[in-house]
Amino acid sequence: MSVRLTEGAIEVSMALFILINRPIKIQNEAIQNFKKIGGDDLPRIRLILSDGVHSSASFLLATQLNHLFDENQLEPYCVCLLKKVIVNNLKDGRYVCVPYVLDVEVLKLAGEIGEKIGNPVLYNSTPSPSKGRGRGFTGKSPMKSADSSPGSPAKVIPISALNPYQSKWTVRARVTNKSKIRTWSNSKGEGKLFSFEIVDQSGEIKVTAFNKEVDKFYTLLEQGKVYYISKATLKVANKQFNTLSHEYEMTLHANSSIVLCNDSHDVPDVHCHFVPISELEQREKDTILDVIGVCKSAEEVSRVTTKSSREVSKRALSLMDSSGKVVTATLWGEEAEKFDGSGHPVVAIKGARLSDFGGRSLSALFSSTILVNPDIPEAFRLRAWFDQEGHAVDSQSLTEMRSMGSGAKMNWKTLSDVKTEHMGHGEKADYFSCVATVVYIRKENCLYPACPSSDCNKKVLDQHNGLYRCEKCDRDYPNFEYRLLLSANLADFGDNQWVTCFQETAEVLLGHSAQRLGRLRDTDEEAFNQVFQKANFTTHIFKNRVKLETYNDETRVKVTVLEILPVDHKEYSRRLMRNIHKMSAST
DNA sequence: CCCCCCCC
Repeated sequence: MSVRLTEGAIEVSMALFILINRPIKIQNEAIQNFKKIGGDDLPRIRLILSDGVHSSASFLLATQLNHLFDENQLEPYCVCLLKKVIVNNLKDGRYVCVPYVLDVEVLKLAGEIGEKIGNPVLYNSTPSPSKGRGRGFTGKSPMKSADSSPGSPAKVIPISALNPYQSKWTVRARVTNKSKIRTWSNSKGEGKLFSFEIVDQSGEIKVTAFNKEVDKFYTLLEQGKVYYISKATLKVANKQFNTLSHEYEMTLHANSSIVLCNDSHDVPDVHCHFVPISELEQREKDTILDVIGVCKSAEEVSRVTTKSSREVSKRALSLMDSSGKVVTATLWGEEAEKFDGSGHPVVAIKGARLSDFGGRSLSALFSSTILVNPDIPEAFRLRAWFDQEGHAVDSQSLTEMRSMGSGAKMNWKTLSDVKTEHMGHGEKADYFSCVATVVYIRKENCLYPACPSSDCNKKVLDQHNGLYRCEKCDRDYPNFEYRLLLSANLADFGDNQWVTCFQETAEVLLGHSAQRLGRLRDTDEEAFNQVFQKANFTTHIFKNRVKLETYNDETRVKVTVLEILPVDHKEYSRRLMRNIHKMSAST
């Protein structure tokens, strides 16, 4: 054995290798994958080479060198100098990195060496980002790997190491997020399925079971328990629907094995990659991500009707993390109904969808996991932060509920459009924006004494004993707060419309707080009147909600002002000109 | 082999 091979050289050219097995001739359909290189239908010769340290069965011989094979020069244990090797990523349903031998010289014939050199192990390069799903070399190893001996159980590997190119493996993992059984029916057929996720120390992966496997495994698998899972199919994860970090996903088949593991203390419950709330603005819309925050506030649960006329419960939460940023996250269905936001719980949402509604907001999906006060370090840290300082932080929300910011999302209408288009006559309210001038504001009854408890706003009754009664709260209070409920008449160039402004919009319109106006009315009538005079004939952008309302058997359109914004005069002029053109065209 | 993911 006088030859010294080029050890560790599998990824370079001009290197010495030993052929350690008979070359394999690839014919017929298998060639299809390699056509790109040669552009012909000649057989391809696959070489099983070793550099003394590693072996690989994925070298292909350029077809112009096929004669070396035909002439029996490439016999086991011949030593080859690879003079020129190129590496192509070939698409054969997956990406595989295949060194293609363009020039080779047989330095020592098989008979001169006669045995393997060194003790090479199968070369298995890690994927590189530039090569997509490339996994380095593939093919049957001449070396027996530890997991391939017949009869012995396949060894437990980490979930992160799962890939489609190995068949014998077992993972030991905890079941999370087990779905209900769903059925489908489409042009390709029908069936049923359920899916779940499994997690171990290394990572997580989605698993799906169809039809017979549903019957076999659905009741066996319990959420939270740990199982040995083996003999399932791995395929590239569809990131459009798969929220997990794993590159692949698993499908159970007839031979799949799932066995309960009782000793499971070392297997984690969950695997999250939390994105700080402050980073959500930089993330792309529709990304599915994990988020954790303290629930600063939560809406009451409400029922909404979807576009497909299904009714569903919804509840929006305001989540804040230690960046001081807040985002609105919406829960649906059962999750919305059972959520309890009292005591500012820490809420983690695994697999929430990032939406651009109101800037940035989040929505839970069917596949999301909602964790309330989870037993994870991130949650403990947030709890401590919120209790010590976070509760007092002047937080900033990424979800702007009040303003669309730009004109792009405005549903611009003139006041006559609102009537001619019968806006608000449908099942649901309509929303529109207009530029209009205030031509009248009713002073009478614009202020009322309201319940001082937060978010009640109901009118209180003066008990004339220093107490004010709120029927809604069923309580007497020693004080009240003034609130505004303003009727105003708006006009644009073609029409006019009565609208209602509640507290916030009325304060904007009048330029004073309800409290101050209440005091003014009680103490300085002249100043109070001036406020209304000043507001009259001012022009603004009004964002409105319009809906039919029945009051005393009379049905009429009610327009509620949701927001008042200053007029961009350039934009206003443009719109005015457009409307004038429209008017003159229609007459 | 599914892939529904909702509302303003």
